[in-house]
Amino acid sequence: MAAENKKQDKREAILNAAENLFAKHGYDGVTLRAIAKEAGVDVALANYHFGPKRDLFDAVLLRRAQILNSWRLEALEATVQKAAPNPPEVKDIIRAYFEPLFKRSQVQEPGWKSYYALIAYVNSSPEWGGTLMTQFFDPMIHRFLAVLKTALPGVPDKSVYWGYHCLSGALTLAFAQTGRIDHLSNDLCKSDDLPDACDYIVDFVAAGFSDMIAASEKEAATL
Amino acid sequence: MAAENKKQDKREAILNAAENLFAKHGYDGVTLRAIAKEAGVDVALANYHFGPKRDLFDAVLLRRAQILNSWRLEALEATVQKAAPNPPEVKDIIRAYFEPLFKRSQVQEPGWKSYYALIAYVNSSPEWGGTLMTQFFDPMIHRFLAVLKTALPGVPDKSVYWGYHCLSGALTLAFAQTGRIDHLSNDLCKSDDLPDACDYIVDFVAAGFSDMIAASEKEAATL
DNA sequence: TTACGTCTTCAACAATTGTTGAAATTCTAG
DNA sequence: CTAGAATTTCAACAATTGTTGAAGACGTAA
Repeated sequence: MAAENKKQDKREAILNAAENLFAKHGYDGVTLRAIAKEAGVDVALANYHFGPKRDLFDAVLLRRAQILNSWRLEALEATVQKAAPNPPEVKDIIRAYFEPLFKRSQVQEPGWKSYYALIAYVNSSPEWGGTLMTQFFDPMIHRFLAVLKTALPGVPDKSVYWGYHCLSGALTLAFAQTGRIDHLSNDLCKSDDLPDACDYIVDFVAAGFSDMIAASEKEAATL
Repeated sequence: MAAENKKQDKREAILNAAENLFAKHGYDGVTLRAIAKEAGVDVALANYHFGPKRDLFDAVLLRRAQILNSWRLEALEATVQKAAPNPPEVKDIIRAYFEPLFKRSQVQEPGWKSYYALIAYVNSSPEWGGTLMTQFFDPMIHRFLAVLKTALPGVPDKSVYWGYHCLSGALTLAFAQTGRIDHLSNDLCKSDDLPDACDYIVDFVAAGFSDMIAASEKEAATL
């Protein structure tokens, strides 16, 4: 099995180096030579394995996307089944969305952390946020939103979508791990302590959604 | 006064072009030649007015930062005074933080929209998020957090800071205007309708903070 | 070993990058 | 109007960019 690894050694090394550097400096901030140097290979090898630079970028994104989607769908369906035939609690749905990202042992590896930062870069980029995220994550997210709606009867769709926008923004900024919250809070909060961030974000976001139920009941009462 | 404008015409044109392009493609995705072309001037002129590329980037950020800070501090102090001697309501504080960004007539100009997208880029960049945001916006934000804490008695600081992180993430993603929410919601929500986004985000975020009070009272009761 | 297909490196390309010094133009004060 | 300063353009630089074709090294099966 060491031989099996050896065979695709350099290919993986290129993906790892690209993942790390793209996450830190963005697509245009990274040269193929920088990637090759970090991976310990020649410049031309990246092109041999992945074609042009842009295709390497896509390959990096794709590598972990499916894994992530399956983890989260798994957690979501488990939550649905546990509560059946009733809809799950809002907070349990939110938890199923967040915890697979942060609470598995694997995701503490630097590779996953880089990948998360890369997702943050892509999701908040006007150039790619609208298209690439859709391409890789939409089916999972639509399932999530569908379940969420069952837990939010009477809440207008528009509120749910903007709520998801808030959720996604909070998650994206956590992914970015910029160190800004560290500064602001005098190191009370650490932006690279993702499991800790997860707990607080889940509570905050769940409250935002739960409040919609109260608001829509109030709305209905006034009619 | 037209002459007064004429004098700094090209300088401003360079700032506008740089703002627009940096917001769309990031720092490394933009060349000085692209900026010069969009501004209708020679490449060398950018260097003459602003020095190296990096300094031009800072100049773009700085131009509107002070204006923004003063608008928001003004709204915040008005909210504080109105409620005095009691602390303001959580939702009113959140409103004071968001509405100056979206509800003034000026900020519907494309220039401001580009600036917001640029802030989104900076804030979610691991390279600059930790330092540049601190440099330009920290005093205003610390004042905001101080007022927020008066409205959240008994809530642990850590919850407040992570709550601010969620708020900032939601705001940042709205700033980015990636069009993603449009896709997800079948155009029910439009990511470039910032005033609309503002209303929903304010409600969502205010609920997240308000829930902390209930949670901390519950916590206290069990001790 | 031999031969062959895959993987990797080497060397070089045309294009583009940020920056600069000198020339040309415009503005302004006397 | 004129001299001098500020602004703007022109032309060119060395360095770096993504990409490519040929040459070399490697693994594998006969």
